[in-house]
Amino acid sequence: MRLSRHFFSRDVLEVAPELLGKTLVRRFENGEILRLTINEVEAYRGEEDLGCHASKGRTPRTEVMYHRGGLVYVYLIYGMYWLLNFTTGREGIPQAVLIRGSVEIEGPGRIGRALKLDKSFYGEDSISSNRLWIENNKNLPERPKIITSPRIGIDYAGENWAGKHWRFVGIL
DNA sequence: TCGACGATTGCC
DNA sequence: GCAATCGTCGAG
Repeated sequence: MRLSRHFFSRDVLEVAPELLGKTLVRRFENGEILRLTINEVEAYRGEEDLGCHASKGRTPRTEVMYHRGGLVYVYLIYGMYWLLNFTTGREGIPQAVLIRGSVEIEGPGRIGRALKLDKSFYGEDSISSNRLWIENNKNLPERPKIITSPRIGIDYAGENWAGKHWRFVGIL
């Protein structure tokens, strides 16, 4: 069953760990379906979070994070990799969950490459999209064991924010 | 308009 | 250890 708007409309620190074990689904143009079991995510929470892109305020790139939950936020990193996020929370408060890894494919850049993401996915509504969404996974326990750690690659955000354990890894 | 830099990856 | 590669954003 596809995750609802309601699911994504909560605080990112609630939503992020609950995405562990869920199934990321990509339907390609030729009809082929790719399913990945999410096992690693990170939370990015508000303008005050110096590790969050929205700490720079509302810009063309961060705009979608200010919208309602359940939307796709993709961006190009190092000119090579499209990283995948889903917005969470309520209109006006910028939040997103970065999909860092899955059981089948590890690494945020590799996920984007496998899903053939590009800028056309920016703002896509995962609640109604026919090419990218997330489903519940009936074959896994509802409450998987979770390990937390600091988020990866945001040392520039300073100790206060880089030190927060907002990376969640599921032992599935 | 220009230049620095990045929520990464893979090869030397 | 470091290059690849380019969109974004702040400075000028």
